[in-house]
Amino acid sequence: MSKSNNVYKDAYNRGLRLLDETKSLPSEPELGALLGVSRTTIRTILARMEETGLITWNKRSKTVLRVPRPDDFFPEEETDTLSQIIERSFMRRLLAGGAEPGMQINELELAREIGVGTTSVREFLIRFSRFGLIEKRRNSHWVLKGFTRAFALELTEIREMFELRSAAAFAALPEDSPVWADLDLLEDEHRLLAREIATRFNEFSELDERFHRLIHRASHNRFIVDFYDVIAMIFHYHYQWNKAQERERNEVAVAEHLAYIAALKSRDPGKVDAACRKHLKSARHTLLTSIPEGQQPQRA
Amino acid sequence: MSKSNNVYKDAYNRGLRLLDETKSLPSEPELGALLGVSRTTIRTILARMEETGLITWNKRSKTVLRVPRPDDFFPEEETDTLSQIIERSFMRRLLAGGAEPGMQINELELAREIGVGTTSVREFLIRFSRFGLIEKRRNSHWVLKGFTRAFALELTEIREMFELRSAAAFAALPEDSPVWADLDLLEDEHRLLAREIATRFNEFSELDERFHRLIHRASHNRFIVDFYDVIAMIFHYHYQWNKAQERERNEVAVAEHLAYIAALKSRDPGKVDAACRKHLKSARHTLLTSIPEGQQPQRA
DNA sequence: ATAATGTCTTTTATCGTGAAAAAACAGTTT
DNA sequence: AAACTGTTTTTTCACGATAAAAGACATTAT
Repeated sequence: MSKSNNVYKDAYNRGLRLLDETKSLPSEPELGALLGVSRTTIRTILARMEETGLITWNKRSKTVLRVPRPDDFFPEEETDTLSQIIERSFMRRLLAGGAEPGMQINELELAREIGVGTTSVREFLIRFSRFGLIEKRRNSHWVLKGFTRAFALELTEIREMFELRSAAAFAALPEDSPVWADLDLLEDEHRLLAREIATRFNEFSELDERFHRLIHRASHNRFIVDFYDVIAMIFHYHYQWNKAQERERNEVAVAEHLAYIAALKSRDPGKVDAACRKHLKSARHTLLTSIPEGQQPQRA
Repeated sequence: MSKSNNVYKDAYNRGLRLLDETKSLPSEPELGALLGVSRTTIRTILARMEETGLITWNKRSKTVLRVPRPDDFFPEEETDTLSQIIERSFMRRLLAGGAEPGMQINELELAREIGVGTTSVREFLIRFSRFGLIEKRRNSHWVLKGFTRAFALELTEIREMFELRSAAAFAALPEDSPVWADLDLLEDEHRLLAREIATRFNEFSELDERFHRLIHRASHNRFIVDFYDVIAMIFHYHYQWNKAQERERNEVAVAEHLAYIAALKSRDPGKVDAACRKHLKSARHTLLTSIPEGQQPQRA
């Protein structure tokens, strides 16, 4: 099987959406830049679009013949990266319960179960290890440290340290920095979401991530920025499995964000610190209450 | 070639040193625990020891016949892990100059140059990426961010944040914690080294690492503990290439450590903070002055 | 002359394979 | 029966091979 063509399929799907808007497509390099793939992939896409009668293609002219139908798209699941597939599979096992701290992780078994090669699983585990949930025994298996209360506490400790520092750096940014415009846009989105929170509460987590990443970026420190990946990963998966009081939680968080944004705009260090602390405190509380108690890490 | 037997060779060499001390070797499981390898490897080792006339081996009896000679040992370079080999090779290129920020890293070329498979190089790069010196372009090459002044500043910023916190946590540890005994031992080693600094100054970096790791461990936070890997890596390689005023630097650092240790033992938060800050300041200064100026990161 | 397209080359992503090493199981010895 | 040794099975580590995707070079169109 060697390598799936998910890059092509995903780009193709995204390319279909362009057909709604124009009567003719731009040049190959331009399309490549637009979809974030190489010309090689673009040409494969164009070839198929021609084949399925979506466009005519002759050198520079790429005329749209018809609007894409739902069945023109490749199925969603065929557009996923292998590492996304492995990650999802792995996280499901991890969060589905029965994953006790101290448990061994078997590369071969994982690979067989997911139906992929061991190399991909190995690479995934190496990449994943920086999240601090697993650990490698030299020349031997991986050990699951587990999504425990201790993990959550250690994670939030760093998060709070980093975010307080980033928020302070943010507030100290000069007036003419482009981040203030970004912040204004995010503020608008927050207000909109707040108004329609009853129906759109599940859109919060995406907004949450963008907001916090913007703040962390103000630190101008790659270690701080990168650390947000850990937080994002945890939030992403954990809240997929813990929907309790999601609406209420998010409603509170949106309000806290708005207060936080106001504090940042005031550029008053004291206010920023207070608003940031308040939000982080409730975020920690939310995370901690959602962790099943009693899971205690095993002795090594 | 598939897989080198470096685990066996390294364990064999370490096993040879046991022959100096005893007239007969312990049981297979015991040897395995001692050398940190499986029984399978132990049996391979014993088989060779018998073959080369070092011991007689019959079931439980493993009698030492003679003391090992220098040529009984496997050559040092055959005992290295593949990832150690790749790491060394990669760091040499990175520090040897000509490695401009923004430069592309080619897996295939690296693999060919080092004479290993691409898989091993890929895995190394993934593992190495957490140090923040390289970055992956999705579906494409890696980009070297480079060992720049910015890197050093970002690194030290986090280091200072983490170490101040760890030092405070350390000082707050109860009297009966075993760390105080560890600290006493380290203090003795520091005093010894201080006395013979003129000749043994190059032994400092190993002691330095042990000292700081002990402190970081007091944080009880895996992210803080793990971050010391980044620092250790940088120090390890960077100082191999920058020996300027090594003796003076280390002499100063030993003195600062002793003051730092005294502060910890006083358990006075103010003193700890001051001593820690002083040492971190000079550590940062040392690192910064050793970075060649003018290396500016490229635009993305 | 610039920027596109057409073609060819190189690199990355992934798998299957096989040896090294670990782990599990079975049989012995004290 | 506890702990060892002998044997077999499983897993990890590393490679070469191959399709997907990127990138480089040559050619053509505006």
